Amino acid sequence: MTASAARVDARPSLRKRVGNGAARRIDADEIGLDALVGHAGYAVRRFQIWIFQDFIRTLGDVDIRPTQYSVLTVIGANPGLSQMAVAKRLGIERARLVHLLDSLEQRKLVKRVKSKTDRRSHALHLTGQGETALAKFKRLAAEHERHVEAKIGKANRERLLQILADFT
Amino acid sequence: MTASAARVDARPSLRKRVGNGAARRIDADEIGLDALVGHAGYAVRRFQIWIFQDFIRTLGDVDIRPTQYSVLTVIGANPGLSQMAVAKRLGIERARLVHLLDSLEQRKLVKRVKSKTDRRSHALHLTGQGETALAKFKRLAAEHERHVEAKIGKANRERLLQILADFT
DNA sequence: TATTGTTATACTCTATAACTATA
DNA sequence: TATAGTTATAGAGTATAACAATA
Repeated sequence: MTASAARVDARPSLRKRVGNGAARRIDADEIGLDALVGHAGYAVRRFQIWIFQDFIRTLGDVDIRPTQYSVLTVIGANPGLSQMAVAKRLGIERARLVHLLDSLEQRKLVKRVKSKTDRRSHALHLTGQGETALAKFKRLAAEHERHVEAKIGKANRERLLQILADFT
Repeated sequence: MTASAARVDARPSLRKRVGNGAARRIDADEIGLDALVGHAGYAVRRFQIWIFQDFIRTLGDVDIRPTQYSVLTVIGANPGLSQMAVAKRLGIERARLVHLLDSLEQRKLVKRVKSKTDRRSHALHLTGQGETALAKFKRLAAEHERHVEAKIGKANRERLLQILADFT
């Protein structure tokens, strides 16, 4: 099934051959997606990119990206967690979490404390500065969330959260 | 991310201090996500990762990844498109599309044809082999889509596609 | 001057493997 | 032996900038 919807609006245009060599301007969304329209993954990926871009923009002044925010939030809510615990909970590779924490520790938002019960592991805590900063990040993240709501609608956003509740 | 997250029962456990130094085993999902549960972006990202992993696994035998599939599908449905047109339609950087097409052209799935109307640009077409291969890829992608349906439910998948219809 | 395809660089993220110090 | 943290590498993917050929 070819989904070649010929809509008309002011989108980026391209040259298209018509008949024997003539060219006319066509809209980018005249290009049919064909089978892609039936794939949830395609729409989900495009949506995820939009969300992350808005998040990064909204928290641009404080220079916090989605993954950093998720790490800070989980440590803030569960002080003393090990790196393995955070990595597993958020689905981050433990090797990658090392670098994320290096950066957050340099910024004095997080501290690694030697665990007394297992000397291989670190207990992760927010610094005082980290607590204050996270409160601000959360306010900005809530602002971002309102952008999402404005984009897809309040009811749709809530339905989406319900549908995807298992993926947390 | 955890490619083998579909494991049953064997949830990763961690040590947690209780009272004055004692430790008990806790499940990773005892760790609270706090503010993250209210963020659509978090669930969408986790879901998107799950979908891509299933897609990559399901099309593993033919070695086709989601982006390659989207490029092939759009070229197949719109023969003669320029690289710029494909890049803009799918939200891929044109510099990145160059490498994607290099790979697909080496595999004899796609061919670049010099455009006669604009000698700067290439008209993209599937090869005969590419047409045959894409038909197979689409069958496998449909199988993947049934996995998605099994994961979140038929009605939820359809609702999701409706909610995200603008992000295509 | 602007655009198409290309090359190049840098940074993020994912996926591994191996090393160390502990357990 | 196994695990926690670390280091290293390779490959996707994203974001830019610059260049040659062409419009």
